[in-house]
Amino acid sequence: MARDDDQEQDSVDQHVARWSAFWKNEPAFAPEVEGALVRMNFIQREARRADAVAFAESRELTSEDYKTLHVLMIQPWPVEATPAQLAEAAKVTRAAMTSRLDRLVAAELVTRENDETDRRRVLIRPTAAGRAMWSKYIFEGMARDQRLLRALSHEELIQLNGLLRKVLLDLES
Amino acid sequence: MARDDDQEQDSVDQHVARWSAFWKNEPAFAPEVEGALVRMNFIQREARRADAVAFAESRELTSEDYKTLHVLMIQPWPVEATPAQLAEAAKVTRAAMTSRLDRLVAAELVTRENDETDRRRVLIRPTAAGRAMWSKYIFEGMARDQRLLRALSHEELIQLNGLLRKVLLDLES
DNA sequence: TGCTAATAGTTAGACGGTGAACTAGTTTCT
DNA sequence: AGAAACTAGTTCACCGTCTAACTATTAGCA
Repeated sequence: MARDDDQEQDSVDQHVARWSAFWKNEPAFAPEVEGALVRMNFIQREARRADAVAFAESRELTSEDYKTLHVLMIQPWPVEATPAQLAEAAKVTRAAMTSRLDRLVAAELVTRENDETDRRRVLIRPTAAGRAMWSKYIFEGMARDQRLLRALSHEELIQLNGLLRKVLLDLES
Repeated sequence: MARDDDQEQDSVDQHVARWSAFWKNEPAFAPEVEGALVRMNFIQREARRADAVAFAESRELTSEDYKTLHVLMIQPWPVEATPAQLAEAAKVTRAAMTSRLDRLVAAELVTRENDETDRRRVLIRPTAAGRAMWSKYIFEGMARDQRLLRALSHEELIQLNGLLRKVLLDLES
């Protein structure tokens, strides 16, 4: 149940301890808040690093290109989308998406067609090669993610999601 | 105690639900793992966004420059450090730290002096203006961080740190 | 209907980051 | 003492992203 059950200290505990000493009688400093954010930052950074390593080894794709392909593939059926939708899903600007798509089109992993019903729009669709590339990496990515959080039991994961969900519900309102 | 106490759904729940449907009989997919990572990503992104907004409004400093100043100020006493130490603390390359320090030196927030005992080294020290700038923003930053996690009680924060600490202890070993 | 405003996508220029090459100074070892 | 190996910091070329400006197309409305 993740109480304070005599856990060892991690690197962030030391960081926070030094910091707490620094602001010893400063009520504005909340060690648990800083600790949680620094730890989440650590985990995210580790996730990005592991992804980058995996794609650097493969040499077929960058992790950005994969991410783009991924948000395209997990769109609601049929699998087609506009650059704007992909930009929003991947949380980058449209300008950035334009250059990502340039690369994917050049690699023949997606196609870029004009939408004849609204000639401002462009429709992006994966090619057969694009689909194959995506499914080649999707499971490896899941495995990496699970390895990252392997220290937690199923129950603990549910508990963690419960806490994080509370934060998101607040931030999204 | 953050059980599944009839919480509302956040945006990630919908995302994960669509995804779970997609891989309905695919044992490799772990919804709780994906959910937790996507949520942490969301929170981190929101933190960066809020920081960027705050510093963009002030116009005195970028959030990168502030971060550099910060890692310098929280060094063990006396407050001086080499570029390499700062790069490590800020988790950027030394090359990146060189250009960050160029800006801070130009703004007269830190000084860059040769270490006469080892003439390869450079020592960075904050100026009075640098110290003032740091303390001007440090409390605002803490307030932003606390606002980000305000949905959690003190107990829940401790619980969250307990879970994240488990993950870090695993990753750091 | 035709002018205005809004929208989709791209392009241009700047910024901050990276890895690799480079300069300068220090340590190690015979 | 001198050569080789190592270390600290910087410079350089390249990348991906961002903002802002621009083109083309569509929608809204007097």
